[in-house]
Order: sequence, then C-alpha cells, then structure tokens
Amino acid sequence: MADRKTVSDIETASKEKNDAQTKQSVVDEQQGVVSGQTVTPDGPIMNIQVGENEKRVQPIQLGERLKELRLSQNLTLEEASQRTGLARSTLSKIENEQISPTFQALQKLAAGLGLDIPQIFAPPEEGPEANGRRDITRDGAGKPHPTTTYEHELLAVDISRKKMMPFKCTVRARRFEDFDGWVRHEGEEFLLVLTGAIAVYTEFYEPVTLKEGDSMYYDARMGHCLVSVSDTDAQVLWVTAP
Amino acid sequence: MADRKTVSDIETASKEKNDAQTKQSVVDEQQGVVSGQTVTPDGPIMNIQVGENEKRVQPIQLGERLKELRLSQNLTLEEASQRTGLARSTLSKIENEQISPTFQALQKLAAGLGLDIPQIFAPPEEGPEANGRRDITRDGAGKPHPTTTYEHELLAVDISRKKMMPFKCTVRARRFEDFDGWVRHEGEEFLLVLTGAIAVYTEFYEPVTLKEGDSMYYDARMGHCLVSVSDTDAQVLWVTAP
DNA sequence: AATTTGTATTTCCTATAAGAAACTTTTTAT
DNA sequence: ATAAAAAGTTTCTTATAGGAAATACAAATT
Repeated sequence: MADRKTVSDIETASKEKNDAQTKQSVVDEQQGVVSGQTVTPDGPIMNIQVGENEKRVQPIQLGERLKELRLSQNLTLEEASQRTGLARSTLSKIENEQISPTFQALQKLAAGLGLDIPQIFAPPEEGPEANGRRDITRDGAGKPHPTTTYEHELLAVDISRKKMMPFKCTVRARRFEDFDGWVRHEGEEFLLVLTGAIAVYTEFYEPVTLKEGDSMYYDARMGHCLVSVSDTDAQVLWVTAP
Repeated sequence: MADRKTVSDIETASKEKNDAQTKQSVVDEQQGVVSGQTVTPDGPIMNIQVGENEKRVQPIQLGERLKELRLSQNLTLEEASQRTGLARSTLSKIENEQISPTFQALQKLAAGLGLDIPQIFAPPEEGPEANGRRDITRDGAGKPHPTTTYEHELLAVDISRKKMMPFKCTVRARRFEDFDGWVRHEGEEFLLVLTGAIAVYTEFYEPVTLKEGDSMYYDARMGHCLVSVSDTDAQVLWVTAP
C-alpha cells in the first residue's frame, strides 16, 4: 500500500514536468562536456567518429575506385560491360579518368557490380584480419567521472573509436527531481543492475523498478534517468552504443 | 609456485594448437546456428541488418532529392548556381529529370550545397524523435541458450535490430582444451565478470585472469575463449556489437 | 621463336550534357 | 488592378559522354 502511494507520487511528478524538462535538457547536455571530451548525460561519449567517417567516404579518384571494385570481383572489362550494359570503351575511359560518367551510367555500374551507389564511395572494408585490440579494466580501476546525479567509472578507456562505451555507475540520485529534466542522446543503451535497486524513469513508460540482476535495453533518444531506491546507492553497468 | 606451473602448462597448450585450431573454428561457428538463428560461438547474432540498411539508401529520384536539398537551404536556382558553379539552366534540367548529370557536376553540386556526395543519396535523418523501444529482462528470466562450453542467458530478446546484443553467461569450460579451437567473429565485445573468476585466452596475448568486477573490451575477430578458474563456475556479462 | 587468344585502349561517330541567352511564369510592389 | 522584379524553363549552340569498331598490348599456346 505504502509502495503504491510512492509510485503514484512519482508518476505525477513525471507528467507535470515533461514539457519544461525537454527544453532544458539541451542545456544540460552541453554541461556534460569535460575537458574537450563529449559526455552524454548518462556517461561519456568518447570520440564520436561520425564526422570523420563522413569525411572519409569521399573518394579520391572515382575511376580508381571503380577499377578496384571490378577487379575485386575478378571481372574483365568485357564481363563488366555485359553486366552493366555500358560499353567496354566507356568503362575503360571511366576507369582511366578520361570521362566523367553521368549519374545514369553510375546507376548502371552499381547495378551491374551488385552495389548500391553509396558503396562506390565507401572506404574499403577493414578486411578480415583481426586487429588484436584489447583493453582490460580491473575492478575499481576505471576512470572516475562524477556528475551530480551519477558517479561514473569509465571502462576500457584506452581503446578509441569503440562501437560500445561501457561504464560502471553508482546512482547517487534519490528522486526524479534531482535531475533538471529528461536526459537523452543518440544511440541505444543497455544497463544491468549490479547491486541495489533503481527506479527507471523513461519518457514513454511508467517508472519501473529494477533490482540486482535485472537489465534493460532501450533507445537512448527517449528521455531517461535512474534513481536509487535501495538503502545503499545502487551500482549499475551501463553500455552505450551511439 | 603451484599457480605458476598451471599457468605455464596453459601457455604451452595455447601455443601448440594455434594453427590447427584456427582452421577448425570455421566449422565450429557453423554448429552455432540454432533453429534459423545465427549464433556466434560466444552467443547469438540476432538479425544482422546490414543488407537491409544498404537497400534503403537508394534514392527514388535524384532530381527531386536535389531540389529538396536546395529548397531546404532556402536557395534560388540563381543562388545555387553561384555556389555550385553550374548554370541555372543546368540545375533546372537536373531537378526536372531532363538530363542525367555527370559525376563532375554531382561533385560541384555537393560542394556548393555543403554536402558530401553520399549525403545526396541518404534518406532523411530519422529525426531527433525518440522511438521509445525498451526491453526489460528480469534476473534469471533471459532466454537460455546452452552450448558445450558456455551456458548463455540471452537478454533483451524482444528487441530486434539492436546495436548491441547482451547476454549473461555461465562459463562451464574448465580447460582451454574444452574448446575445439579459437572462436572468433565480426564485431567488438565487452565482458564483465559478475561472479567467480575466469582465465581469458586470446589469440594475440598471453592468457589473463579476470575476477569479479574486472572487465575486458576486445576485437572479437581475434580468437578468444573463457575458462572458469574459480571453485564455482564463473558468471559473466557479455555484450557483443557486431 | 611465332602465332593465337585474351584484354585493354584509342579513334571516330552519335547522342546528350552543359552553358548562355531568350522566353515564361510567379511573386512582389504600387 | 497593373507593372516590375524575381525565379524558373526552354531553346540553341558548344562541349563531352557513350558506343562500335579498330588498334595495341599482354598472356597463353604451338
């Protein structure tokens, strides 16, 4: 019964603040920047590589790239000609940068080589070779990163350009009101409760309690925040994939 | 002293089997397929979405798309002409699908509109709107997936096309020899020891012991396997990002 | 070695892209 | 409402893409 009252109080607070909070959260996200390192309100985003990737897809030489693609499929100009419906001489001239193909020709090329057009501009696949990257973080030896609501311990900080960013987090927040508003960011997040218990507030669901061993996966663009509801501050593992 | 002997025995076994194991691991990976669902030797790969994404970036109408981009920047044909170095009449003909522009013209267009070429073909951004996906897995309530060496408990199985695949794993293996060879697959992996202790064998490093609270992030293309070294079988959290 | 086959490049001709100017439509100002 | 300005489209001419055939080069066969 007492639990019921508590939950209903939390729900009311959640609804009243939805609009104002969403506006403020943009400012709060800016404050997360620490010494040149972008930080999501939950934890850090280390090395957002999107901009760099986009820069890198610009090909230096279209002809060179197309020749590469043709040869990687072990095709002669004649075979490629039959597949693409473009004349051999045209393919030769394109590959040797003698002409600039029309978009229509590019479409034919892509279709004939079994590609989508953006793939023509993609960098070569990294290759099947293992690159051997590894980073071990001992218990308690992660990089500290405190905020007002969470006490983060960043893991695997020596590896840059990771697909995932893991961190342990001690949830100091005790009330939804400890947050200035919904926190949100790009990507998806997974969280596992390591010790204690938390109440999870998310923008489109009623709050839910998770205890040790429980986990949750969610789209991080949805407003979200955690509150400790156990005697001792809960500890969770958080993994972000931006 | 006794620990030292054990470690040195393991190291020797590791070195002797490197070449033969790498060959067999391809077959072992095939055996991981369970009821139509692809499984990495560590755990499952559910719904690899790469192919579908690539299909979706194909534009329907180039001219329409370019007009859209121009108007979204509030540019007249004249202004766009000045920025791109292409004649107004050319821009008009392109936008109205009367001609198919050369790649060189496309380059000028992209540069003038402040884009990279692939962005011309990109679908509109999904928007900052949260899509509200969430999946809660209670402690012990994940989907079981046993193998000979590990006992997996898949988490967040109701969400498809995830950027990460999390699962808890009880490590049954007790010796490196329990594995038929190195296991490897595309992507990156993060693991956190929840209980007990494990010895981590990886292709390019000496074996290392991790205990409760320790974590490791690594490129999964590198051969890898875990062995329990605690009295009770260790439990780890594993998160794969393919 | 010479000859044949396979592959790529160049040449010549046709089709079409691209630019400048003329024309048309739309928008703005009075 | 009309006139002027802005914006977009079409026409005509030049430049270049694209195709077929000829030529050149490399590899394989005799």
